[in-house]
Amino acid sequence: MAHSHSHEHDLIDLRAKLRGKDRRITKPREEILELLGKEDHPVTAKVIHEKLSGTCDLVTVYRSLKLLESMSLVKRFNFGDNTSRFELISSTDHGHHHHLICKACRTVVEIDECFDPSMESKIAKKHGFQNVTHELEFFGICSSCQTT
Amino acid sequence: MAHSHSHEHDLIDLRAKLRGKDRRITKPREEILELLGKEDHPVTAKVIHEKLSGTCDLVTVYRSLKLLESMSLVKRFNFGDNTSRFELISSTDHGHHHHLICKACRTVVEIDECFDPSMESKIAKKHGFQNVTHELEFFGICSSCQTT
DNA sequence: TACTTATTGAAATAAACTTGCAATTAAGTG
DNA sequence: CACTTAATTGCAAGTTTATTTCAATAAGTA
Repeated sequence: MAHSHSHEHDLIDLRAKLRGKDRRITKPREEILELLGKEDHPVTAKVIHEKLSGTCDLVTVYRSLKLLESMSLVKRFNFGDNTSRFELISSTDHGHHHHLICKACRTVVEIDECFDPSMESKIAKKHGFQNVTHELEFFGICSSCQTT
Repeated sequence: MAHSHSHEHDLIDLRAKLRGKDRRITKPREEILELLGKEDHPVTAKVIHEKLSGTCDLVTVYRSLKLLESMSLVKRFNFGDNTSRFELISSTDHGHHHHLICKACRTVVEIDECFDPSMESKIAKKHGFQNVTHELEFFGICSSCQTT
């Protein structure tokens, strides 16, 4: 959901969020944000590192992603294979959307639909929880992988 | 959601599913199923191994869980910490239910509610996918961890 | 420019999980 | 029941993902 026009904005966002916080704007952080801006689906730290092809260490990718996540610039997803994937948080959906993943070829489709938000508040109230959010992913077999 | 009365049934199920498949009913498999029958929430392979206290190797726990999962006797969950958790699939909900996890203390609450199933078929149709399922987990701060 | 300290790279470590292989054992057969 | 065969286990070693430590580097500031 992140598209080519938002790069500038993300970097401005980065600068704004880092300012006056004993944090620094560094090349790796900018490059990772820029790269994520060009991706259509969540990518792993490893893939980011490969695409950055040697401009920085994999450790720095992990550290930067953690920082960007804590600053709400990037969102972490979990597709059930015990590997985190990261996506730029777009201004339109504030990072809240879901995915449909092919169990065979791991193709990913972005999904806009979500269920009635009242369900979340109902659950929060029922169990005395605060700040309730949810993670929702769909899994299935895509048209190319269907045998019949 | 798995309770004490279902043990017998699960073992019968195990025997039935293994029969005539070049597979064997072994002590570790039975013990893991029995243990999961007593748990109220998904547990990690490591915890299962600890609770079995030396009756079998951790490797065997991983292998057994994979087998039990493939036989639809056990379901794998993902709470976002890059570690699989396993739960016995109960006959009542066929393993389909969700969890509410405290982001602070990792307490888990089982959730029965789910959204309108038509959403799933709608998504399947829209993107040409088959056998679409979903994974949904809620995260928040439980009453004991709320600061205010 | 020089100073302060956040950040990086490199190597080591940790945690979850998998694989290879010899030893074991479940289950069918005589 | 003993015998045979192949699935399963245990152990050691190997992968993969992610974190930690610490000296070297570089960002922001005076």
